[in-house]
Amino acid sequence: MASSDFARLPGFRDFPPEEMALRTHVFEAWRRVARRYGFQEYDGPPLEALELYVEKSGEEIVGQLYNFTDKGHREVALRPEMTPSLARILGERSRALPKPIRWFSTPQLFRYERQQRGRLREHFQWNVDIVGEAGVAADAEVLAVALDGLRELGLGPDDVRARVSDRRLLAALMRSAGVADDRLTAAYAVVDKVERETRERSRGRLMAEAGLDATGADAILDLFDAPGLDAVRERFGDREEVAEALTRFDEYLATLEGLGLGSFVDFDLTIVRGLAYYTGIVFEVFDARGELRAVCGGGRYDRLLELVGGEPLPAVGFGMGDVVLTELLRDLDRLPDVSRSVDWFVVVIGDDLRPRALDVARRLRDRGESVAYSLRSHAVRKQFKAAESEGARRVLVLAPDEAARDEAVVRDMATGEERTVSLASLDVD
RNA sequence: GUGGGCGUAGCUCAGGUGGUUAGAGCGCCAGGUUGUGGCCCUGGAGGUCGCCGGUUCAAGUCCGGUCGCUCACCCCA
Repeated sequence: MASSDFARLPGFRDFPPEEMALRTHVFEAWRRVARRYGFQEYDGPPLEALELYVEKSGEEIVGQLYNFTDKGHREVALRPEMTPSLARILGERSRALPKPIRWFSTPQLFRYERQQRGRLREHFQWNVDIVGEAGVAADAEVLAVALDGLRELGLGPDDVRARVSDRRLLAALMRSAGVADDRLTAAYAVVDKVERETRERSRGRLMAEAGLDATGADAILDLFDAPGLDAVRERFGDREEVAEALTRFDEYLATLEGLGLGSFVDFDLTIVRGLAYYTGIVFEVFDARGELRAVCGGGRYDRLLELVGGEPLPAVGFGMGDVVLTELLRDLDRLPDVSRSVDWFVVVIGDDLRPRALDVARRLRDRGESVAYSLRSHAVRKQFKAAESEGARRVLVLAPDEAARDEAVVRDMATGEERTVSLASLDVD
């Protein structure tokens, strides 16, 4: 069973009807919310030139690219993320678009890496971006879309938490502690792991890799021990660069509060994000119990469009993957019932009535209702069993006596109640 | 990429110390007289025991390799 020559490729999924229904459930929630915020849907090609990702996405992604040489000797890669494609698409037409540009997409993305829970070689990701607006209101709006997307799927602040930070604030703090500009990236890498490593190890790395002295390293690490904006303000607030970042961050949080989503948000300096192109506020959304990988991540990337040769436009956005999200919904029992169902099942008693059954089915379908019936001549008992397994809500029984009077019996399959209706009324009621 | 666990019907699993045509439940298909579903009864299909090789008179059972799944690390679309 497991290893036929036609087995699924590792890390790829099939979507039989039950799985497809869940995927559709999630996609439809994403689309409803994006449109509610005035975003338009777009898409791009799943295969792109390899160089679109090299140097722009960061080591992490490039090392896991699903890439190969095509028959035209081009170096290509299945898209690992949507943002570079978005940047390229906008590079060609952003000048003609009214700003801010609010676009969303639900691409299937790929990576070549050994799979594990919550991480396959393929997934779908809700990408939402605002391009052409540098103010924090755009940052807040984008996070609000993500959180409302989760709310739309039945998740609340007790289920998911948004952890937010700002690379400019972190950079200001690092510089205040003595990190040189060309060591900032190295310092970010240490901060990114501060939760998973011992303080001693982080301290050593800050000194060795970020070039801090012992005092500077401790000053930074102390911030993670006493998390919160107040601690930052108290210790580094007198630095102009830090104060500026704090003011911006206050406004960001106030905006989220105004949108009624403040209860989802925690300030967390350890959120850095792996992608190289982030330049400002960054965030990740996790399940509140902390059992799964990040459900969603995003932030501001003001330089990317320029990097791929477009108009220099500020931008902010996020990606939310379907794999972890669906796992979380399953864990919390928030997935909908996706068993099959049909509005009507037509039961025919006697082959003479089959033509009339076809007519009844056609008329119900013209009204937009779903109708099924046995494709072969079967005993009535058998037809009812078929109606049951189709999940029919009502069965319409075409029987000789009633049909002679242009009537039929309608049985409600949940209650078992039956009533007689005139066939002519099917077109009107 | 590194390490641990696991691979027997579509699903959940049985198959002491190697020994005749490999089993169960559920599901699926057919039937139980074309005027009524859920329960029930009967019958059936479906497995080269993940794959390859080795030991043996004999391997689902033992050994090696390999592939797949899974967990952790790495890392985090």
